[in-house]
Amino acid sequence: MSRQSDWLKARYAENFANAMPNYAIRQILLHAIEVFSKKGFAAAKIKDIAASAGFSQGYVYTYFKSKEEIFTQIVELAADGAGRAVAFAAELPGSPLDKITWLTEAFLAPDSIAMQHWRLILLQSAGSEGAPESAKRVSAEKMKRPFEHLIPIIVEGQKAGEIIEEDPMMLAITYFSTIQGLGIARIQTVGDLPFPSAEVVLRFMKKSPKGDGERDAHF
Amino acid sequence: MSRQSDWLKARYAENFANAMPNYAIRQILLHAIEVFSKKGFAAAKIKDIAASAGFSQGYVYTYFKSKEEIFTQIVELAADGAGRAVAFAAELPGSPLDKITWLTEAFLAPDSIAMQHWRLILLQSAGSEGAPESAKRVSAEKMKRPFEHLIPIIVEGQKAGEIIEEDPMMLAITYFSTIQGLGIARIQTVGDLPFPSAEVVLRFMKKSPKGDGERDAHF
DNA sequence: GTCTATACGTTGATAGAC
DNA sequence: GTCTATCAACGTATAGAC
Repeated sequence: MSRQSDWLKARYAENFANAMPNYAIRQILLHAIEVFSKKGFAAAKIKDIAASAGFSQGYVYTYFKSKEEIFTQIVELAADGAGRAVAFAAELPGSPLDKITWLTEAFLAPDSIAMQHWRLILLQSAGSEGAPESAKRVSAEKMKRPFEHLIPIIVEGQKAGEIIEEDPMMLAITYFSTIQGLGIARIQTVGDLPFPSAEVVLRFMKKSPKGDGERDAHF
Repeated sequence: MSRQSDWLKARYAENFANAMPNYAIRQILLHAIEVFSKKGFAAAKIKDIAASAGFSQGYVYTYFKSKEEIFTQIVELAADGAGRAVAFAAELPGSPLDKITWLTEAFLAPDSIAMQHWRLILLQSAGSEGAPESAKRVSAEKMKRPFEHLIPIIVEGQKAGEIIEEDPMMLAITYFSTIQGLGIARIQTVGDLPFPSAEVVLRFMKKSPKGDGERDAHF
């Protein structure tokens, strides 16, 4: 259903395994990502993470000094992952809009790891959770990457006449905000509410929407 | 700068004062909205709320049985507020797109109470915070209102040829997701990053973007 | 390598003083 | 009407057993 999502997952797992040679550490971090991204820093208990990873509560502290340390590491991993996804999109063949479309589909996939990452990064860089300072710093720093990679694509797209000629930074902010909003809606969505395609999501920055099936636009 | 925002604030304050005759209760709830919407349920401490409202920690329990009760009440207030904002927009004069534009500007105002509400409602309906069940129920129930009011506007807009002919529910979900994403970005934004205008935000559902200054669309 | 037991701090909630 | 003192529950982090 989503080759983008699969690619990201494979890439992510690969990078993850390389960076984290120890099995227990991998397990813990992996499940911590899930728990933290769902509950936020304060609500997530070490016991939850440990249980989810299949360990006892105390065992976690064999490898990690504190809850804060786990969270900060995860945020860093997440920020790197999100940055890499955008960087990869930038180097794909095709038009600028094709690249952004790929990226969008990767983000919007139902089980998207990229999305989980994004949620994590933003959950605390916000301070909108009682997140630790260290995590905020790491995130604020690494958050620049996705923008640095996306903005050139946008500029390219503007030159090619595919994207409207507004401030690229503003467009990038709008893009990531939308992605994030949809990601959050995804979690909330219990059932099977209709979700927008990448095509609809990207209309806000697309220059001339002719050819997408509009009828009697000026009857 | 934003008459929409002012209107909402006035309306909200009015309704709030009517519903909450007691000064201390008003103070506590008012500050609880701020603290909860910034930190989330688990990270927000009763002490924070009390201090912010100018009371001692214990005093809060003169009026409220529990932290959960405060949160649930706030979520209810927030959901009502958001619902009313959309309902009001629905009854404005002007084209459907005018109405949605008004609503969008109200949401996106820098100090928007509507936005604060929205964040609150969604923060927990998600379960994406360790929010209490009671709050989730209330929110899931009241969340329907904004959609019920927005969807007819969208349908109207489609009939008028202003809005693309996609599933109105999907468009509504996309709309609110975008609004929410931008609202979150707002908090994070320390400085003065460029933010999209309502016009840009609504392009994704607007039918024919001719007349918004596009040059050489088909050279 | 993994678990159990426990110490210590924090916080939600109560009771009683002023 | 508001605060201080305090209890009980919980969660983080540690120490030591298997």
